[in-house]
Amino acid sequence: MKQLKIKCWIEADGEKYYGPGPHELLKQIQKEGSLSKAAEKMHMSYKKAWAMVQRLNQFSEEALVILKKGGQHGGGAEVSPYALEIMKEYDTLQLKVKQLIDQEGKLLKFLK
Amino acid sequence: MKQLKIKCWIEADGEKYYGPGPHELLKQIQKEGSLSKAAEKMHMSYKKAWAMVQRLNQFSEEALVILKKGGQHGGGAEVSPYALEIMKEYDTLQLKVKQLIDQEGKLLKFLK
DNA sequence: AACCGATATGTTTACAAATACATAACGCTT
DNA sequence: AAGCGTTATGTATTTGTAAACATATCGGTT
Repeated sequence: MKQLKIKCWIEADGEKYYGPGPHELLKQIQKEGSLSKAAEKMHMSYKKAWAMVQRLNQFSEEALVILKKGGQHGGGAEVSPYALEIMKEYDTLQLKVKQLIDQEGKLLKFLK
Repeated sequence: MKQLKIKCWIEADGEKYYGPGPHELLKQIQKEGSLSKAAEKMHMSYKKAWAMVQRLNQFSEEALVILKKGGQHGGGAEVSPYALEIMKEYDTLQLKVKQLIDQEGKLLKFLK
């Protein structure tokens, strides 16, 4: 079974910072309200998830993730309204990419 | 400076075997007529290039690279006519992919 | 038969990335 | 002030990948 695959991401200063991984992380943060729980759900170490959030915030015009420590529930994480816009843009981009591979995949003889 | 990037490849049985790397390797083999020279040009170890060729041949209907050892010039490598077809298909696919990112990149607000 | 330049293959070493472990810091609640 | 759950950060360990090194193999030429 052969398959055509495509992946797209955003680079800032030659360094990739927004792609499938960070996109999924943002969705988990939105769902869990916690960076540590989001990392666990993705089977990713907390350190890696934390570093990912730093890059996301650093290279964006506005912060994508707001982290809070201490407080009632010990702290937490949430995605900013700006992040929601970006996530939506990335989703629609992925949709168009998927349409392309579905269309072009049929034309490739070496997929057989 | 932010940039939208995209990459496409072919997987066989969930394992990626044809992508930018192998594609470039085939072009170098075609130019050099030698696997070791092609690997050197790509700053890649001979072992890695050799393993890449094995995967390419294994997952393809017909062999993509013909390796010959011994003989007048010690041996050599060449791409098959079938490989030329695949390389051409991949080139046109990349072109269409590039057109997509050029088109969609303008619509993304978070590229600014 | 000896030589040559390329492929073929195994072993070792080096490096990078991810994880695991440990601990501190924070702020609300009680 | 003590406890809690989370973020924040440093260090050590593991893991996986790539390169480096060594050697064997092949087949034509001389």
